[in-house]
Amino acid sequence: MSRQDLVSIGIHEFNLGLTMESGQLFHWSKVENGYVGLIGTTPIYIEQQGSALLIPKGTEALVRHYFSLDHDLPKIYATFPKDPAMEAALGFCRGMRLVRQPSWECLATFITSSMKQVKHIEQMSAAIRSRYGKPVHFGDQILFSYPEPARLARLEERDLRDCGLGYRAKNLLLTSQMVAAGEVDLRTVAALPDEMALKELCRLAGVGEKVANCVLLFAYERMQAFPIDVWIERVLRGIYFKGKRKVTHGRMKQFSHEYFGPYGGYAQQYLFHHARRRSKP
DNA sequence: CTCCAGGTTCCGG
DNA sequence: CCGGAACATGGA
Repeated sequence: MSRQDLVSIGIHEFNLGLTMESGQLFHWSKVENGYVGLIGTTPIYIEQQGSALLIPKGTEALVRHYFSLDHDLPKIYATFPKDPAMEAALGFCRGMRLVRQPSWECLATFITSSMKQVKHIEQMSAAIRSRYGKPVHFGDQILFSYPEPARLARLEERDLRDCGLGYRAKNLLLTSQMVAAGEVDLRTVAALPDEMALKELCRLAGVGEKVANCVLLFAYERMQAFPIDVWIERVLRGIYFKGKRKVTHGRMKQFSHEYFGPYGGYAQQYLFHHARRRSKP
């Protein structure tokens, strides 16, 4: 890949760095002035230059779709509640977009995410890809696609534990087998309404409400999905339920759904990233 | 060494 | 519906 093979496309209201570091994606590597990684099986170098993006020729449509450059952010921001915490998160995260990830790699990666720091999730993803994914040559380096369900389905639990998954190994193995066997069809999920899609995903091993919501949000364009993890729970308890005792999970769920509106997923992602970035500079 | 991380599952009130 | 405990691993 040489500079001549790159083209520049115009963008509006997009911050690549924020989006890459936001905890949605776990396989991109930072290089020079940009990032290298795969969109599905297509190798990509991407670099932001102000209001333009430098990307490989021929990947324009793919990149626009993956990074949801069609999302109308001003319209989305207009639906955010007007409170100090939300304003602060918006001020910090403006331009961050929810990505449209391939459903399987999003699902599989978030199964491995439970009780793990982002850094660890990246390490597990890299191990799984390099051992069981398909090599894709890109310039002088080799990238690895995320292995298909059928590939992981015929591994031993031991193999995945060797990738650092711990108890998550059994969950990923079982889920791979269920998906490979067609017991849950990830394409069919796309056609289901939110509640049914959530229930369908929760049939998979190691997939509870939080992981399912992440998949709905980061792979199925369900922008109302509101994953509640330890960070968001902290924000809700510390700001929106400040001083209240007995704040149950059910109550937080109900509040989030009502308070953050039709683009609650965007609000959630902004609150998440802001909280995480300000506790650890 | 201790603490905690983008949770899920199972079990007893 | 709710709270607790077990479950592995590695970085801070």
